Amino acid sequence: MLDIKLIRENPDFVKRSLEKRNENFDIDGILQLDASYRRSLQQQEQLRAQHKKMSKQMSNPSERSPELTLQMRQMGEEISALQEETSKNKSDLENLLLLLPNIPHESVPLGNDASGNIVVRTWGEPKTFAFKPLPHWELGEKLDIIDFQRGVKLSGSRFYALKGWGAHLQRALISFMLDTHVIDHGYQEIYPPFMVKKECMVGSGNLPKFGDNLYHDKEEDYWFVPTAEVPLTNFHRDEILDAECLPINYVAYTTCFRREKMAAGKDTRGIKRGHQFDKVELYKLTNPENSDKELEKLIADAEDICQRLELPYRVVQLCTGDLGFAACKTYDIELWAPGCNEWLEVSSCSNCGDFQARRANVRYRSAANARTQFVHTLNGSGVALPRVFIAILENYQQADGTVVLPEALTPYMKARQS
RNA sequence: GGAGGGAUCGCAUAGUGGUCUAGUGCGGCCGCCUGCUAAGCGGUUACCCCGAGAAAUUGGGGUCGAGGGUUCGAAUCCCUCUCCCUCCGCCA
Repeated sequence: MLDIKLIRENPDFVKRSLEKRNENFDIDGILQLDASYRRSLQQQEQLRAQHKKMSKQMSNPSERSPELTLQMRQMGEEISALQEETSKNKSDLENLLLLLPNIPHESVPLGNDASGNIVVRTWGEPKTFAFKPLPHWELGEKLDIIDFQRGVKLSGSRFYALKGWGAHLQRALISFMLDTHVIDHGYQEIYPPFMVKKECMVGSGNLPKFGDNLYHDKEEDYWFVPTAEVPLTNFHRDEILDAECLPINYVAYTTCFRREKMAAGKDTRGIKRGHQFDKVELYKLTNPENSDKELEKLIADAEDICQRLELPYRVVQLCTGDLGFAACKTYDIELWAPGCNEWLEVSSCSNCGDFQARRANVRYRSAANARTQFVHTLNGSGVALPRVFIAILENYQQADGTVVLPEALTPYMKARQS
């Protein structure tokens, strides 16, 4: 959420900034609503102050009279009418503010859509093959490690099952990534709930705008997490953190659930885009001064996973038109997949500034007597399982159809013979 | 799922319709004192919103788990919900 004071004081800056996203928003409407909210609030508070004084007077029995009582009752009615108006204005305003995306960081390149993204670096050389490399769906079936048919039998399209060492490889990757981030990168491991309350989805920015892409248990009003970013954003909701504990670095493995309504018909082949997938997520809470620096560390930690797995990749900086709703700056990591012949997004690392912290009300105090401030939050995949799985199969495939695993995984594949 | 108990300013507790501008203790912070990481003394100690101010600051309003209600007036009475604890039932 954007700071209403920023909109109030610098409406032109906000308008210009949001236009960079290639979308239009009614900032003037927000300003009008804000003005009437404050007007009704002030009226209400003035009346309330008067009412309070008279009430104090009345605490003395000798001051009481039927006339005064009557007058105060009328006043009370006026106050509650004003109160109703005020809270309606407030919630209308809030509802509009919740629909505004974050302001792009000044360092983000301008662009209307994904075509404006910039490759900032590449690592490794795409492998060359003496044979025609197969796509992972063929490899997966030949090796009998991905079962598409039974996944569909159980749950319908966009579901699959991993079998035998396919399942084992996924488990090994999860352990490998968690260990690397915990032991070598200094993150604290969290195992969060996979279902959360509505407020959490609002806090992270998934609601109210993107409910279409979420699974929801209507009976109990539980929302299934589309990423661990959601519970991690809300982990410290309504808390005031000590400055000394920042930055906080969390890593969480979760399954992620996405309806993929917006991507209907896209990427239907293979395991690239399913309704359920696993992911190891990195998350940081920092003070505002350090968030730019922490974003660079975050992307480096995610890249390290790809490097240890010796998978060639490129880092892409998203342009203003391709930024996610909550992000002010984002880098993606894309792995090269020689079988399906495309770059696969395995990580998206974003600085969200105070956008989510304001929604989730996560603050910190910089010094003992200082005012509270919102923290900055950052998130990044470290990394998404199905796509790194694809990249491993396709990059490490041999002429005979077998796959030789990267060395980094050897300690994690103890049941390899099975 | 059933029955009971509870939720107060970091922690612990007081408060059962107006004197609560929420008291007290502990902890924290600041200062003083003291020949030692003790004791003592004084002060301070929540958060949000609106207004004034360049700012330090300052005027007002709100918040006693959340939301509603009764009342001139609610931490206190009533209703609903959430969470925690105890017991019973069921269950990985």
